[in-house]
Amino acid sequence: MVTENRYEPKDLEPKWQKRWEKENLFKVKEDSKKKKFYLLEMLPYPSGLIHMGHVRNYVIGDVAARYKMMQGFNVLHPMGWDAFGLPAENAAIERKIHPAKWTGDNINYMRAQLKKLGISYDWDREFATCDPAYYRWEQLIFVKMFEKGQAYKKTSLVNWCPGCQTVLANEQVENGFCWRCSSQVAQQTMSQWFFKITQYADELLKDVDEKLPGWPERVRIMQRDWIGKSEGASIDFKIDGSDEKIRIFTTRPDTLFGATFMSLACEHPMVKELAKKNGKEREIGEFAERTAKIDRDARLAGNYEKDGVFTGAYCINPVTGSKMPIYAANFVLMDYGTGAVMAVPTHDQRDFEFAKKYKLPLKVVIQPKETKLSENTMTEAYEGEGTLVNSCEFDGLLSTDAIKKISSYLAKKGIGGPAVSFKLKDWCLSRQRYWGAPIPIIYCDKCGTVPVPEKDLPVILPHDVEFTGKGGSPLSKVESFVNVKCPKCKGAAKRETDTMDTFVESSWYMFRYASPHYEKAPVEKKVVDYWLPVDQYIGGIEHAVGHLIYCRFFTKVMRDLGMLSFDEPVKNLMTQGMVIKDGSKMSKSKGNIVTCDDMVTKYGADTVRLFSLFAAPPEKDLDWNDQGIEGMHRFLLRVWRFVDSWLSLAKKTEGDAELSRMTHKTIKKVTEDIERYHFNTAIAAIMEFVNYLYQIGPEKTSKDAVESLIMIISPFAPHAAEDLWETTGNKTSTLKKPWPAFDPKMIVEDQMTIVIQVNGKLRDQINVPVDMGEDEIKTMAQKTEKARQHIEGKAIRKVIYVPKKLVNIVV
RNA sequence: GCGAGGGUGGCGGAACGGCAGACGCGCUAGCCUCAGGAGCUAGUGGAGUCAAAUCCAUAGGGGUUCAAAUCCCCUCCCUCGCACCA
Repeated sequence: MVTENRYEPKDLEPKWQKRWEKENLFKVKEDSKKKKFYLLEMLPYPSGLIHMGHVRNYVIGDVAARYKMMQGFNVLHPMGWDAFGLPAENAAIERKIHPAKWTGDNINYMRAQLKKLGISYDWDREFATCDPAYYRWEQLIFVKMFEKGQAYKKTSLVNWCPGCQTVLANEQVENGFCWRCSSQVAQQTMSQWFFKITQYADELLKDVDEKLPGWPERVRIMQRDWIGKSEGASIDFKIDGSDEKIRIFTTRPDTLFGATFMSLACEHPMVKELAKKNGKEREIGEFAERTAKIDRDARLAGNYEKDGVFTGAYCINPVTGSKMPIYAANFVLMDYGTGAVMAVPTHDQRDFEFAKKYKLPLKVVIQPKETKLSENTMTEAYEGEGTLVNSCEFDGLLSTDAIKKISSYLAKKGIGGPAVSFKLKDWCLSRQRYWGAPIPIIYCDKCGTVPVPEKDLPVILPHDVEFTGKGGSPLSKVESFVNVKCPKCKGAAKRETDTMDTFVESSWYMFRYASPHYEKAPVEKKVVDYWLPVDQYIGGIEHAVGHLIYCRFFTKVMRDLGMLSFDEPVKNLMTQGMVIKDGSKMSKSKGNIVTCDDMVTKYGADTVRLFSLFAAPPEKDLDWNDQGIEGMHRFLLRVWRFVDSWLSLAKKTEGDAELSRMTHKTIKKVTEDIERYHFNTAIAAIMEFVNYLYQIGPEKTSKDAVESLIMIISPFAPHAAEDLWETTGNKTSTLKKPWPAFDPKMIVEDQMTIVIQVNGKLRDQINVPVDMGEDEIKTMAQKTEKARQHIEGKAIRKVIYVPKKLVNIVV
């Protein structure tokens, strides 16, 4: 085979990228006549580097996008930049580059990289979230939320990251450490801005079950757990010798008669009060301090004991009237329920351990079916269901029924009632950092907290700021920014100097892509109604509870503001696996990064694209290995050479039936595999087809086979495909041609291979005409020599025939 | 601890009740070549054999079935998420 036309990705890839751009191939408009498909990959943070993890994400999306285009869909495939965030500010501190410059440079570099990969983005829709033209709308949404009470400021315990010198949302704390800098996060009482995501807790939970069938079960479970709804009751306990009450939450009101003491979180406001009253301030203060310091690791390992201090006070069990000592306990969390727990040591293991340690009374109120519990002999709490005892009028009830009966009894008596509790907390969105969207709020001594009026938006982030990374928000030192007139009374006032969490920007960007240049509102209703929701969203699993809950929340907020008319932003979600090298995730600190730039320079974009898809199915982690990519390059060369030699021969050769059968079989397999995102096996099928073509040789290959090959490889290796497509005499892009259809009739064979088993073991196979009857096949099967060897001298008990597949002879 | 997902050749992975190991990497031999980290051909789970036949093999054990990597039960191991959630 003489190769004239060499495969030179260095030349042909830029050539096609330019041509696509010139022909506006990826630019889309609303078109009511065409079915739309919105395909989105999670927008990147412009860190300045595109590594194979990014590449994989975007290539998975690009194959799907190109495939959908070829199927005739109107495909929206945008790209932008999640451009606010701490690394930019750190670069400013360390290298004296302004965050805007650092971010802008990175964006330019990364955009060039993505273009070199040939991803089918509509670049006209690109935006960076740090652009005032973007965040002005975010500020507007904030103002609207403020007006509805959905954005509010409160003083509470928040997560403080000493490394980043800012507060963090719960979703940004991983095992007690900062998601970004890994510093240990501390709890501090501070005044911060919150979004009332808990207002939507029920809907967010309900819709996980009802409206997200296209999401991976794993993500749905994580969201369900994160929202963490528990149903039960709240109950008021009067404090002995006082009019004050402590409200508790429990999922087990059926055990109320067994409550013998009460446990409070150290931070519970009543703890301080009671301590003061009973002269225990020092003792309890020390205990609280100790508890706050408990090393997160010890907590995780579970190797520290239940601990507590008696406050000196008692409360009254509202149904038994008995006095219950009130403890401050290390295992009660302030941010769940009410921070107060009624302790039922017989039916809760934690309470049991605590009661044993402090010699507190036990009282059995639930008897299980099988055994009989006794306070004196129990070695652990019984937490299961059973029949109520020692519970007055409720005796004899099943615990499941008693939960309802006691709850309504409490409600009737006005001392509690049914209640639900969520693990989900309101989203703390204020950050004491510079590089973020300013919170559009003004503080006036006279008028209080005043939102910036819509006509004054955006509140532009000032450019000239000093960066130290310490001592509060850099904005607070910019007097020209801080000092303003109150929009209401025109008196002297001060701006809020905190900025918004970067996750706010990414909570609604997918809507802005529909009309990125619209100047009257965050979204243009008509357009957003056409494109949204996102049909296919692709990104990393690490966003399962952060970003993916926030954007669902924003969808509901914006819907209720009349901006959107759907409930969920994303129909189908695919979470792709990480790219692993040398046993760990690619990261700068580990020094195991393979950059897109290096690989594209060395092998060309098509090779990189193919390999990142071939090495593993999209959801699984991908082990990067340098030899694998060589193999991919060889495969592309093989395709190239084959088409080339076919062209230099008699290129009009008609193929035989076997060739068209193979062609259509391959189209079928590749189509089905792309549909289910099994790109690795789709590529394998193309390889098999190419191997087959080499076997029969180019002289026996038909134009139809060659063109089909080029078409089915085009979503994966678009540059090479376009070039080959052109050299085979086609004028328009592969993208303008419909995806090849397979003809089921062409795939039907006139012979079929029947496997012969004896007792389930493979012994032989026969080729028979497809129309041969069952009985005939069975008879034939028993006659083959190998089958006879294994049947001989034994009685045949049964012969099983699986149509078109096998015969199993049971002896 | 709870929840989810996994465990298949030297490696990445196919098959997901019906021929285990598709496809690729790596490796071996041969061809071609001045040469090759190029290309081509053949081979490549283990035992066995000149070659076969045959037997064994999908973490381990048991079960269902004519037939199990696939379904069920138990055990072990790995990964991820949550973690004193009352």
